Amino acid sequence: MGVTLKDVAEAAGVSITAVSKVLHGSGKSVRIAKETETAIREAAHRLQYVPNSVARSLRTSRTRTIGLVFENFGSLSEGPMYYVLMLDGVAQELFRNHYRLTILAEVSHKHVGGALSDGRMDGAIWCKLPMEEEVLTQLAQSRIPVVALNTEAPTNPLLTYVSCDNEGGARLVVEHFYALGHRRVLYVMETGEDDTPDATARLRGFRRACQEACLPFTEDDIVFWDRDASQFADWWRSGPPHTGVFAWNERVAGAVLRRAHESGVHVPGDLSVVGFDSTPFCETTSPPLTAVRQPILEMAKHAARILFESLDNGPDEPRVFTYPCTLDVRGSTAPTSMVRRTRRKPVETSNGPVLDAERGNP
Amino acid sequence: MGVTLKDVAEAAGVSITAVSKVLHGSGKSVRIAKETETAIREAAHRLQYVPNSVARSLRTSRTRTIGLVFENFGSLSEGPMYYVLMLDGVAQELFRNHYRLTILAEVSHKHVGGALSDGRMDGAIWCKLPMEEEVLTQLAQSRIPVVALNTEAPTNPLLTYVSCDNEGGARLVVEHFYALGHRRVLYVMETGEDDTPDATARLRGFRRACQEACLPFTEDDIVFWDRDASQFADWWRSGPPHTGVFAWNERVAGAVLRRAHESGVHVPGDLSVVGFDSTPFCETTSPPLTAVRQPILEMAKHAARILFESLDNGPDEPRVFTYPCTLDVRGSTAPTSMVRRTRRKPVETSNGPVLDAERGNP
DNA sequence: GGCGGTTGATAAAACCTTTTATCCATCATA
DNA sequence: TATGATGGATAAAAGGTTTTATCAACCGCC
Repeated sequence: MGVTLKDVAEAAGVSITAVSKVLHGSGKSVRIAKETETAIREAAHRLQYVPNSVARSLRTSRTRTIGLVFENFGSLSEGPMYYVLMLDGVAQELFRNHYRLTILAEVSHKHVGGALSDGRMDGAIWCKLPMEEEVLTQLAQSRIPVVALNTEAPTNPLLTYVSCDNEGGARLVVEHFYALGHRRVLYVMETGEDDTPDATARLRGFRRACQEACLPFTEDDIVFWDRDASQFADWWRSGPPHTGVFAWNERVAGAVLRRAHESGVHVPGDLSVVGFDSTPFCETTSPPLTAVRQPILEMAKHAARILFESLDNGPDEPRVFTYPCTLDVRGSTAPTSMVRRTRRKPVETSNGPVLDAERGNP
Repeated sequence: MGVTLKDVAEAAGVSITAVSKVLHGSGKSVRIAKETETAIREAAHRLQYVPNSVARSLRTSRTRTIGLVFENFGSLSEGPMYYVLMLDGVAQELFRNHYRLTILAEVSHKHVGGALSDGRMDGAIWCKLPMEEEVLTQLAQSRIPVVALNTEAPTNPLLTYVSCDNEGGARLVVEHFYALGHRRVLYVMETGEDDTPDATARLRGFRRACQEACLPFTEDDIVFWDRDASQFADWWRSGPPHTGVFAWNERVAGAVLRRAHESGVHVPGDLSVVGFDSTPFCETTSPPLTAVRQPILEMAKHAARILFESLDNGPDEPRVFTYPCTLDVRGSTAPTSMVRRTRRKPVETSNGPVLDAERGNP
């Protein structure tokens, strides 16, 4: 079917070895005269020779391909944005280094090793690797290097992890609120997501930071956002003492924003709102959403670079790289001192949040 | 390095052929006794044999891998949403059929053929293929089947295209506006995007549908949205006759929405807004955005299925599949007759859009 | 004339699998 | 006793590349 080295060799009247040497520079004891070289190049060009990379990979056992494994790929477009960002970052770094990218999904936990060891890729990056001990040990023994690209990492890793500090991110939020004068902040969790590692880390960070700042924080300061947001509405009607809301992710934060808008509550005039995951979406809300940024793109690129490293220099000890989160301050947060000045129109609902910057202040 | 057929064969005391037959069922003239089979399976399991798919591909010249080519992959997370949807749809269909997916980017137009013909994939889907004749002819002669997954298609194709009817989508918008009583609609274009095939098709559809409905539409009914939205602001201040706005894409539509909100103009009470590309984003605006839906996910899956077809039954004649667009009606559009009733608060800007449902009505 | 060094090139093995052709028993049938 | 199936298994080629080992020829030099 395709044109092979042999075809080019025959056309140029030389051996396969000579063609291989000229076209790909391989074999150090092989020397070729200038004229022969041009003849070979001419023939290759004329026949439109394209090297068969499958054959090459078989010989060299290198594919210059990295596998990207998605634990529930399910639907990339409906899942959280950071999947896209992980893919994006990894892809950019890979392509920059002339590596190819292949995507794996739904890799059975029973056959983790097999899926990665069939010779099709030189290394793998596992996005959102679950932390089951059994899977991890299997992966650690894999024939190819594997890097986990997560948002949280186990304390005692068997694999190399690139992750970020959700707990620290949540602390930033508390600090931000505190600096703006807020003393009671509501934490909005999403139903069904509360036992993920990320969610627990964020809540932990929030709780601890509140303690350290001597801010009151009890279980009553947590509200769950479910399908019809009924709990949230209940809270809203109760005339709560909170002047700020921290939503565990940016979608929920956006929903809070809309909800506030519909109820005639002005953000940030009457209520400050912060979300987690600073994505392009945060720029599109009104007001734009203050949110914690996980440097996913950078993390993804780093994961790729770690892989290059182990491919070049052999395997390394498992390490954990933890990136700090930062806070992208936008328009949805404001100092409590400005509240009365920026409040432009009367609150339409009778039970809107009570502005009480002093209560709870030690 | 890895365990091979040979290792298993030795461990089981049989030939390579026997192992291959048992483990992969190949070779019809090969027969194996029950006991031998169990011995082989046992050995394979004990040694944790994983077949080398590179070697298999070399032999069979099938990789069960499809390449997805992105004309400017650049940055998936910053580009338009439909890239993600294309990837998502293709991936879903591929995985469902146990194909693998590999992503190519920045394939040089000089070496289109080479990049696809190196044996690494059985077929390719090209997202947003540019319509340069030269590239197309090269692709058409490619050794592997190629399908173009576009939003617009050339009239006389050399390749098989899956695309959708942007022009028809724009017409839907005009019909929707007309049915709601709107008689003057502003078309908002984005600077620097106006000569893409999609943009021209949408504008063409809009213009023609206006003509057919005897609605006035001149060059004055087009406004460009640039970085600081100054043209749009100018239009706004001019006290225009339009009661509706059609933004060429959903991001611009979202920006219009925010702009209106900031100016105290109520949507849809005072102004109806429609966007192009009904994405999850449209659910997050307030009000939710009425938008034209291109069935990208379906199109992507279809493209994959076409590829399966040609891989199974050999190449087919080039065809063009054009999907109709639909309109997702959400909260940003309302009948003009309801305008005065739903307008709840006074317009704050002095030069807001004049509500003039009758003017221009034949 | 023998030896070492250099240039130019090739043969052949290896990578691992698939698959056809072949072989050897054994058993039944004419 | 040939003949022919049939069951059970293997040898070997092919697929396209990389790479080592080898070879032939030539030159210069002691």
